[in-house]
Amino acid sequence: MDELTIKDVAKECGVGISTVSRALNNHPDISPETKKKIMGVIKETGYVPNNSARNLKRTDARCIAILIKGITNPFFSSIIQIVETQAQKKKYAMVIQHVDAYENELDVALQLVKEKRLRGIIFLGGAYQHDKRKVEKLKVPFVFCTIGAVQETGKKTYSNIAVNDRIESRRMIDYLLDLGHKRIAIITEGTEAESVGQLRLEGYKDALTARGIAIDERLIYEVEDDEDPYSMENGYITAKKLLDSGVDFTAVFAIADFLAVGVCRALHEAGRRIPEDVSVAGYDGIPIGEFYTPKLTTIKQPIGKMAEKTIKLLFDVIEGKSGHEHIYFPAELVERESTGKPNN
Amino acid sequence: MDELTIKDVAKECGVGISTVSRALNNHPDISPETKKKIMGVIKETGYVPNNSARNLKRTDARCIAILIKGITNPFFSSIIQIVETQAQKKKYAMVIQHVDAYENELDVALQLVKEKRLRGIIFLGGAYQHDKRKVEKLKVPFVFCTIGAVQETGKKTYSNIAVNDRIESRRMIDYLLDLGHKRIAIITEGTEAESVGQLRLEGYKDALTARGIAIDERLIYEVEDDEDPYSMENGYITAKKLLDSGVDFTAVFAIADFLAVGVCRALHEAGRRIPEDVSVAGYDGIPIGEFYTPKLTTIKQPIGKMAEKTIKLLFDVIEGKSGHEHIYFPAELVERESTGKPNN
DNA sequence: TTGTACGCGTTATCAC
DNA sequence: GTGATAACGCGTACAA
Repeated sequence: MDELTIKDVAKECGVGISTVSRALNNHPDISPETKKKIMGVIKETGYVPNNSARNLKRTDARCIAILIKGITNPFFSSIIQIVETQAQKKKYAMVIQHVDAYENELDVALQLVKEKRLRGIIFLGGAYQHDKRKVEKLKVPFVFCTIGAVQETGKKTYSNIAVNDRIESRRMIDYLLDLGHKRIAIITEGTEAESVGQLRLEGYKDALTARGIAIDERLIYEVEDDEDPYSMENGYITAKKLLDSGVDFTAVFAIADFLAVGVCRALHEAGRRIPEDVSVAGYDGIPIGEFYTPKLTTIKQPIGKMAEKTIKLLFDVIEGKSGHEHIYFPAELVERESTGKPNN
Repeated sequence: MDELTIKDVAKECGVGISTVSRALNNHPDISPETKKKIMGVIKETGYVPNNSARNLKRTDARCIAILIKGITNPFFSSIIQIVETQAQKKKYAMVIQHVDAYENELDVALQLVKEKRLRGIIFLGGAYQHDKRKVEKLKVPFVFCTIGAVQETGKKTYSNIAVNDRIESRRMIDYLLDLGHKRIAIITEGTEAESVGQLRLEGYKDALTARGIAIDERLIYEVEDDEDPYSMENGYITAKKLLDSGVDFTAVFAIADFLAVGVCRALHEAGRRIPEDVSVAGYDGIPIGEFYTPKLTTIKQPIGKMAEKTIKLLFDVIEGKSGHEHIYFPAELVERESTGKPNN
């Protein structure tokens, strides 16, 4: 009784259900007055079509999805906004689906494709590596945004839009080395083999090795494996450990701006001036870096451009105008107040 | 051809579809070996049940939903995590649904209830005021979290869990007044009539009026109506305007911590020391306040407790153990480094 | 323990 | 332009 259906509306209007359906879906073959009447009754009764039944029968469905794993990433909201705008321009609906930590994002994607007849998917966050069989099962075009390609497979069945973490990380270390720093600590995160933390650590090692500087394991710190590893708190705690260890260093590279903020606070409390005593560099380019004191030197990811490319590429593939691509965007090293020449 | 159904699985296994269905839904009346065989084929073929068809037929569906409007709110992720944990304990599924800026959250809720047979809904963000007819249409229990009740209607058809913005805001101003400040600027946001910005501004006025201090409109600043009004950038820009105006003030109350951060930066660049020259107070109690330099004095909302109460209350109502409630949680005034006695 | 047949609410395909 | 009717894929009485 409480759920009213298209049948009820049809009866109320004294027309057939297909007529109501036509009114709902803007079909051409319907007289304006009939449509008007039906829409009136719908407004009045508050009828809402059952989406499950719709999706079951529908074939077209101009709809894409964004799958988000890990809601804490500071970039996601701006990416979503950009994608949303573009999707609207193309008259596509967009659904945002959150993926629980314990779920596999490809499973969720498979589900959603069946459920909503998706035409394309954008993945935000989540793993680098994926089960090949599941990748093959997913027939819909999909793009990983901010997630680099693991392997350059021959045939491209999906796209990646990302920054080359290893190279950009190395660039930051090169910059610090150029300033004259020799003992650079890194605060990273490295539980998974192919995590960004690992990639950025590799870049760190690359830079040092290229200059013939030996890697000092006492300068490498991993944050506690938390539910949110890239937190200010983790940066703070880890920097404290670094300070307590008594190891000598003139610069700290935190692999995320949030971590860098925590590092700055810990240094401040320890009476170390930034950048006079210690330089601090971050990674990401989020707003806090511009408003923190000192302003944070960082690797700024071109999130806006990446998001725009992501959605453009997705639509191009959907429309057959393009094949899949694996694109690395260059990031920008933004030099601000938190880094300088070493003091000694 | 590419979408395989329960029928295909049944044929593959040489059994009827109902047997497959039983295997999928953990029904008791099925022999272990049959089940095992079926599950094997499902794994092998990668069959995924069509959720639309399921929801169409299902009646039970232990499922709740969180509807999020405005993804930028810094509290949402922690609230979601808490709710998620509790839902899992109760063996409820949880879906997170993003509400576009131009959509009405109640319409989306109505949709979702039909689609997923929801048992309860939690609203995060969005409007205070709602169309009564839509509220009545929504038969499922629902709770607004961090959104205060607008009117104390007689019968309670939904719940609110929130902080009393007006009172807490007044508390902060009282604290600043007690320190000796007389000229307190406020940076707020006030496009909508019932926005939190308005409520917090009311609290500001309450405090001043109670002490017989005249409201000086030159000390009241509203941020530009942006897509994200509570941004550091907005705080920065608005504080600059305040400084440029030449009006005298010894304290600034920003109605969100993000705004306060921007304010601090603007003051720093103008050569004003915090708190020696100007005190800055925020509102919300987000992590940045603890790691910024200076640490931010703020009104800390008990987000964890509020989230826990929200989900507990929702389940209590679902299970008929409780009626709806409108609860205000007390916030905590956290005194940190950014405020002090005025200098003159 | 297992298979058959019906219905969930909608859209697409026909007739009219 | 409109109305009946057959799917869509699944869950579930009911029969076997």
